[in-house]
Amino acid sequence: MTNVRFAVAVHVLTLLAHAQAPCTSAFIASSVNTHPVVVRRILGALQRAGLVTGQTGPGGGFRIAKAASKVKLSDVFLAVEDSAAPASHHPNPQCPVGRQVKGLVTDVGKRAEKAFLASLAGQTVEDLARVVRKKAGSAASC
Amino acid sequence: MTNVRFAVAVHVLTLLAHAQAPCTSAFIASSVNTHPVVVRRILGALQRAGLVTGQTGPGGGFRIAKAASKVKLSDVFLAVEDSAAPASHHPNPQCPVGRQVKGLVTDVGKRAEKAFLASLAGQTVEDLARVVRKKAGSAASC
DNA sequence: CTTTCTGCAACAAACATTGCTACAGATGCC
DNA sequence: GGCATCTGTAGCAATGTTTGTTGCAGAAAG
Repeated sequence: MTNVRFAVAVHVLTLLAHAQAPCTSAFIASSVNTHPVVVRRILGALQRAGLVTGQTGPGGGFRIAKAASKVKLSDVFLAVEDSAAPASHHPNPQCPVGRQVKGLVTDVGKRAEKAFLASLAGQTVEDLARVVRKKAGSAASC
Repeated sequence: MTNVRFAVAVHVLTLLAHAQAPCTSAFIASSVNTHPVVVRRILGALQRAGLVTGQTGPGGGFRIAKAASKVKLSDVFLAVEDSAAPASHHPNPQCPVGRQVKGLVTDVGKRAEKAFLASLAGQTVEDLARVVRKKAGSAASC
């Protein structure tokens, strides 16, 4: 996979699980090492998935929307990524082998994606936050 | 995933498992519905992985290098794709949370990739070829 | 009504992917 | 030998995706 949205999303959620007060996109961006708008884009996706809430105005920012122990990493993945399955191709429709293979490959990809997501579903943001708390102390800052 | 190399690779190997004689890249390309050079690029990767052999000259072309029942779909995936794990990002090195999370996300991704590949490893090219033979007849052509 | 935020559109730069041309080199056949 | 048929690979254009950035509308708090 080439994009880093999942890694950033997990990073941000772990950060928010740590935090007491709402975090601004500028603060988060300095931890993630990117631009605040990039953070807002990813948090927009997490918001649509019901994982975080954003509040405008002074003292506003983002909060995690529910207990970190209820946020599975598969939820995070699906919030920021369309699919983990390999893409299908477009075989010559006149080739009987090609027609069949296309369907089979799609099925194979879906099964593998399911296994991928099941692995992610075995861990929650809280699991990561616990490790971080232990090793990095409880400071939420940078 | 955005690229279709895995789908094409599986398609081609199923085709080769069917075929009696070597197949030229032009023939394969007409089944896959793409350009012969694209086929040769992907078959180059499969060749480096020891899954197919290519022969130059008249009457040449590509053959499957071993029994289709010994070619796991995970072998095919690894031959044409670097990794199935989500990419990592580059957090601010001064942020203790970011430093920790980066490592954790990498581990999580590797575990999920392992599950993904294990799912693919449960099927071989022969499994697909068998279904195709049943449903599409034994004609290798288009 | 000013300041501090998010939300979003619009754009540029960088990169990945695919299709294509062109050609070097291997190989079989006359 | 000379020719036709292949692979192998470099190079290039077109397209699409991802990321970083600017700019601005609108919500909310004091």
